[in-house]
Amino acid sequence: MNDKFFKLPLEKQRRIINAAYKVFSENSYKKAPMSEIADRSGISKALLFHYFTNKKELYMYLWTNAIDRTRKAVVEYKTLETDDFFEMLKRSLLSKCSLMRDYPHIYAFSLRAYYETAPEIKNSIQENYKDVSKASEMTVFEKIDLSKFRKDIDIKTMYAEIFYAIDGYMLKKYRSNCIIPDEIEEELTVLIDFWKKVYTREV
Amino acid sequence: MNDKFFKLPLEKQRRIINAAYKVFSENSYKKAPMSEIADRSGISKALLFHYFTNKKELYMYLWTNAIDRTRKAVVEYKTLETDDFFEMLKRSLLSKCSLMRDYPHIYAFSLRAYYETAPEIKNSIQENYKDVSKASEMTVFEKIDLSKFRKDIDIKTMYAEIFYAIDGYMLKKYRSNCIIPDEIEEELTVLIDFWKKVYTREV
DNA sequence: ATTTGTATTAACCGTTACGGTCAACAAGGA
DNA sequence: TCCTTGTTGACCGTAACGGTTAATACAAAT
Repeated sequence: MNDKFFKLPLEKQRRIINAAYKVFSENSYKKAPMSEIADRSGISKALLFHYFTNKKELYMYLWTNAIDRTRKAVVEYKTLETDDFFEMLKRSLLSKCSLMRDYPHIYAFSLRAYYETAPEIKNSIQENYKDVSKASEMTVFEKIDLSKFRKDIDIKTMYAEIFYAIDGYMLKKYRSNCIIPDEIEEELTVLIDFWKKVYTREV
Repeated sequence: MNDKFFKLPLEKQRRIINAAYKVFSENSYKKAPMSEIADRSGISKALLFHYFTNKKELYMYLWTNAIDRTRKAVVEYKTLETDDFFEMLKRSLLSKCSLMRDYPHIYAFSLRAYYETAPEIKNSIQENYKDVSKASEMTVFEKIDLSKFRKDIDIKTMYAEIFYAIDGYMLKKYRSNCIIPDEIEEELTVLIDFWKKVYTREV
């Protein structure tokens, strides 16, 4: 990893990172070509290798970068500082979309990275991620005020169902290659409001 | 396409087809190696090329085969012959799982094929699929008895939400590489029952 | 104007992977 | 023994890939 990369204009850094996120989110680690990343970011392959000594290093940088930013965004949007489940969902959505405005493919990349099987990186990946997701899931179930929900539904199932739906929604967006954060924010807000209405206890 | 392929023992045909479904569902068309398909199905690459004259032909065979079987399964399980939405969902689930027992990756393949961008096949793909999905979606909305639903929810949103969730669920299964139809059938049944309880009007 | 340092790349290298072919082999029946 | 049928290892030409290097362009310093 070359320090000069960080001395680049932020815009250029982002162009490179985003190209990499995209290529790595579309291909497995092994089949993601460095040349395509260079092309997409408008620099030569040689220069890319000047900034990152090799493929693995670039990949690992992307990974830690993704975790870092995700964590920061969660804090910034005070995602966990509420006991209302749907409010938490919305804040989480806002934080993700804000991240996506800068790094449209960071979410798809993280998902794919987590399940990556290439031996060279597999081990380095899973540990810290498990920490993050488990920790936040714990916090959710500790903090949430359960009295707001309808009594006759199973919270765990609801929780799972909602996250499946969000993933499915995002999947469709990625597959059809249209990542427009504003649109996503709006459509998912509709869904969250829908869930709130459905799952909240009548008063 | 060589007729001899169809004279093979069905078990062997299936082994080849499934290997192909798997490889094509994990890689883009361009990056899916014929050699890997041969290896996975336990035959030589030369023999694979003996049955299918080239990559494209194999791919297109898989595609039409997938559509055919899906359509047949829908009919076989009388998926559309009910006006109860959740019953329809269940039948659809059962038909998919039965298909998955024979062809575990046919679903993932179809999804990926639909969004495939390789120019050689792109055009041949989308037409007929659109027919299928649009047609069945129409039928759904025509046949379903809407009076069973809660009055205060938006049916279209519910419909979308449910399908997102199913896709998200399947995505997770595929990503974690554990396609066990029995398990899927059970877990999705739980989800469908959950939805039925939530979205059905109290009487 | 010349040197020095730095950002950037075209061209290259060795290796591997790929789609596809072909000559040969194995085995069974006539 | 000869044919037929199923099957493959070895091969071919090409393209792609990760990574390197020598050379360029360019600006700042002398």
